[in-house]
Amino acid sequence: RFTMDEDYSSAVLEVFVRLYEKGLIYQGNYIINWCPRCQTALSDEEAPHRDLQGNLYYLRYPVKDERGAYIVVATTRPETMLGDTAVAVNPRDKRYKKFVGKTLIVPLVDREIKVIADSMVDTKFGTGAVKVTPAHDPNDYALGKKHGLDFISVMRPDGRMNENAKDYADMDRFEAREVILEDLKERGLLEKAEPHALSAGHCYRCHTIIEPYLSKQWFVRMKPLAQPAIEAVKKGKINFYPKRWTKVYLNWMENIQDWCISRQIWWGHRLPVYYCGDCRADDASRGIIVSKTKPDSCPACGSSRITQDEDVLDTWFSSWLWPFATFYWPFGAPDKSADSRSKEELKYFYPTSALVTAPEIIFFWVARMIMAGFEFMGDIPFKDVYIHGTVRDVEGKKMSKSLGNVIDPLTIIKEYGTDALRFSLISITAQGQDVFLSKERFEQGRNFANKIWNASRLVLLNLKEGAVKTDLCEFFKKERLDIVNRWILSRFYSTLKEVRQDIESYRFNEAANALYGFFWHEFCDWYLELIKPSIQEASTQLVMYKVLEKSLRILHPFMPFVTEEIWQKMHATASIMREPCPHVQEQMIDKRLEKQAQSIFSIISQIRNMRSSVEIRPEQKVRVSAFAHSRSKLKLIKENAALISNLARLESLELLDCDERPKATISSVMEDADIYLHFSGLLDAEKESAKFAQKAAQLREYIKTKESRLQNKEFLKKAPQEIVEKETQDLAKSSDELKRLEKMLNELR
RNA sequence: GGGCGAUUGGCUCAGUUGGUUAGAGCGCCACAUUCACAUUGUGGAGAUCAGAGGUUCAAGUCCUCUAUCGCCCACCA
Repeated sequence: RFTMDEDYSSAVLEVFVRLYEKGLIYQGNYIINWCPRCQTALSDEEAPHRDLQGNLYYLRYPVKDERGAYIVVATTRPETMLGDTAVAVNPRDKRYKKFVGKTLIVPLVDREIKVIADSMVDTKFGTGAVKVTPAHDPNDYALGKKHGLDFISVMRPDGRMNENAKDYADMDRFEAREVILEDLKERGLLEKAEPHALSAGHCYRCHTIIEPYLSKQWFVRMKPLAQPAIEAVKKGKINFYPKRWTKVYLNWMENIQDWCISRQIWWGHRLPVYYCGDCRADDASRGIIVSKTKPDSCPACGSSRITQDEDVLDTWFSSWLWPFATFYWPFGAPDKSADSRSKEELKYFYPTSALVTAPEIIFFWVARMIMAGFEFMGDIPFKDVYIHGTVRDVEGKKMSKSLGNVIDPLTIIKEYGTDALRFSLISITAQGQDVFLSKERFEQGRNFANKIWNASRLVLLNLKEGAVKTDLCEFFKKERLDIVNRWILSRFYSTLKEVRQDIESYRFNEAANALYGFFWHEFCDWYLELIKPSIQEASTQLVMYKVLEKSLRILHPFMPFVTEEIWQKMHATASIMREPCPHVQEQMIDKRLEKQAQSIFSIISQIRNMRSSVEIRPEQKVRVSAFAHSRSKLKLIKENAALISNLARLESLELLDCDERPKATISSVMEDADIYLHFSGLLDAEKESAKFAQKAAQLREYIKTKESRLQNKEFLKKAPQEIVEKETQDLAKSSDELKRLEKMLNELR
């Protein structure tokens, strides 16, 4: 949808008229943010403050008819002095008591102004006397209204001085500032200039310094609209993720200012406001007609000299209707035959579940959609608001096209691939944290895509015709699978469960990383390597295929292209997009079995470690002896001897029946097994001892903490039972392991 | 002026309600290239979780203060 579509535009005008008739839209002369470059009014949100290093200038305003007497005022914008219509002091400020009510002369324009007293004046700032320019400053405007001062504008819309600035007319505002300072200095009226840090609004589009400018604009009265929107968030009908943005939202809403919605630009929805040429000739407040269509004549005087307001609406004045105006609210679909469908769709999609956006959009759009939602639909527009991080460059600056510090996504796509871009971005965006992006981050995504591709190739190349027709759950129920296949299924469904939970709780990076870890380090590194010798077996065929296929389906939202491509190769038909996300099969998750498999993998790793430490070449096969300290471990090793032999490249695996160190071996002590690797070289007893000594030291340290914890009566009393049990078991296991380590050390001596 | 975030191995960062010996990617060291993948594999080194205090049986995780960096808001004349 496009907000300039005819029906959408109609909704925008309808909203304007409704709010006007309700008294929530009004026209008025106020100080607004004016961009002299774009020559348009801006809302407060479109004029963000940036820090500036300026000067505070101290100017002398002579007292009329009192030779040599003057008041010093401080200002950062001396050029506005030409429009001064008062000087204000605090009524309690003793220094200035005698001046209140006196007349001063504004230098350079020789205007006579009064010294007024107002408690708004801060006695501590500057000199305690402030020049008042009601047409060029919001505070001064309020003072001007309160004290009935004149409003003298000294600038034209283009930021040049106007005829009220007399000698300075036609100068640019900043040029005028310099000349004015020179002239004041010449006359001895510039007392001093001090460096002064300040901040000023800047145009969001062109970064020009905003001029607070007195101008007739249209406004939305926000306070009444804000009320229900505040309530909804406070009551938890709408939730921000991460939660901390709630405070940002509420703070803004509770201090909300009226919204300037008219813009003097040429693109946008024109205001549905018409003026009668005749009424207005006598009275500017008459002859205003707010109507969706152009009236034939003025209802007040009957004149047909009607013209439409030239201004257009703030772009967000159309955007804030998005959640419902996209569904042909309130008039129904242009094609009336589709009208009932459009009504159903509005009902179905409003409110929607989640809005995902950037932090700076909270004020522009999120808050306003919520307000419009309540005002026009009587309900929230969405339940969750997920605020993602901002992408910053290495210096911490927000990446933006206008700053030119962007990494162009198209370049990344060319160099690393689309999936790489997508996956890497997801995986580094921890909940709502800003990301400092550099190109290297995309290598991980690219490598992962490559890994998925190659693993799929391996599976598909080895897949036999008709091997995968069976239903996995049925098969799992009937057949007795080996530990490796049961392990990968358990791990797959554990991962799936985790990924689903992560997505539901808006932890996308956790989901991506869980998938990455599973697919690469479990499916590829262990599972595919383990099954290679038995890849032709029917059960393995089915499991490896199903796990791959289901993995691709979960991976698809993260890496749509590579998964689709592989899917096509697998099925040659429908798109992977049509596939639902797999469901968790709890019956296949077996944590005990996962642990057992893990312990086999550690035996393999330990043997590899020993091989590496005595520099046995990879292709050379070795003899290994093992002693298991528990019956279950013995059984486990026995049953999986082939797997161990294969991945650790063993010539033989001998199971010992006493725990004595065989000759010419190096050893490794594990939780409940000792592993010995036979080798023909010289045993470097010192190196071997050092290894054990270090491990023993660590273990002693560990045991000490466990012991002291278990001796602590408070711990035993207050900690949950399961924690105490766990600690007890850990201590027993570690003590046993330490004993064996020490025995091993003794044997080496 | 107010609010928020960050501070964890050489670098970039995870770490959900406090509870196994704090993880990952990159980088580094050693070894490996017919056998899906060198955009790879195997093994390894590397962290007093910014500092101080506190709560708790138990703190990277909760509280207070401090330091450094960053962001947002503000009618800062």
